[in-house]
Amino acid sequence: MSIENDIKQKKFRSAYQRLTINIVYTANWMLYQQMELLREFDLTAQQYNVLRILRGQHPSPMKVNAIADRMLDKTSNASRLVDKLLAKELLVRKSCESDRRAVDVLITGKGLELLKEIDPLVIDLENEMDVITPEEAEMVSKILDRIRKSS
Amino acid sequence: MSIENDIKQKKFRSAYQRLTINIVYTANWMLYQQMELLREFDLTAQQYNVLRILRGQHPSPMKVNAIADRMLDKTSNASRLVDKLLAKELLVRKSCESDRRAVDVLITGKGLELLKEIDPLVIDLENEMDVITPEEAEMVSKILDRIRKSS
DNA sequence: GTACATTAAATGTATAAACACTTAATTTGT
DNA sequence: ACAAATTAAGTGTTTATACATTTAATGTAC
Repeated sequence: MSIENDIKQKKFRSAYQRLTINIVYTANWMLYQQMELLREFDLTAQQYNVLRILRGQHPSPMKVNAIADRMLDKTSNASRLVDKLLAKELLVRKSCESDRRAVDVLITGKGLELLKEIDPLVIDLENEMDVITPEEAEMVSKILDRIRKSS
Repeated sequence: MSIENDIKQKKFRSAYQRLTINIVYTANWMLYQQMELLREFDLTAQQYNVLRILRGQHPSPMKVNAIADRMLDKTSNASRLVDKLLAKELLVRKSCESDRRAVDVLITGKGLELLKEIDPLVIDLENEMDVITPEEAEMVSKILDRIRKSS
């Protein structure tokens, strides 16, 4: 379905406006699909994002602000997300010796196992994108990078 | 800046994963810019979206569920957004005669003027995208449409 | 070494989102 | 015409988000 049909807007003032709206709409569409998937694992998209970031560094721990830096949504509160995941025992938190303001956060075995369980489902979801070629995907990624570079 | 640098992730498992993450990240980036712009007008991105939708139909009124249909974020509560905009006198609400369950919502002159004030700023923001050509923008829009069509 | 600024993380608080549920009006089936 | 189903909008409630502020530790200038 074209973006015009999806949001029932007949015309856009420019290709740039159409693309702006299309990117936001498509991101919401993707997040919604992911959310539905994650719901059965009792995780929000943001919590899942934090877990994936921690896995990326495993077995090294990460500081809370390093996690925040890597999050897709920079405005979210990493500290409270860590709290939630700690309560679920998906990560551990221990104060850092070299800098006692900082906290080292490390994904647990339970966290890694949960991600392993979710992985194939997320991969399936991503691969539904095979209506476009990997080359097209790379090309779009590069264009998005250029757009963000602009400012 | 490439998405790898922005979220400090060294590698992705596929072009599809990279694009998925890039779309979500770019949408957040765009929404954040728009939010900053809208803040001085005391509007949230969602409220602005509702106003634009109403302007698109003006001078015809719209039902609340028709507004919800056209919103970029389908999960948001159109009824409460209408409430907020009503309190600011940016729209009016009157019960529909032909179907007394429904409500007709119409943007006011004040609402139209506010949008007119915001327009040039939003256009400027969109046009920062001119690091890509309009043809590239159209091409990416078409690819995004294909991705959503997949499921 | 002390004062001042900076940084890391957590917290307080107001607002908004998510989701189920309610209320009221209209349709539909018989 | 009546009961059941559907639809439109609104509401209640829990959770999450946004933003400012706080607390504590570290860094820096003098």
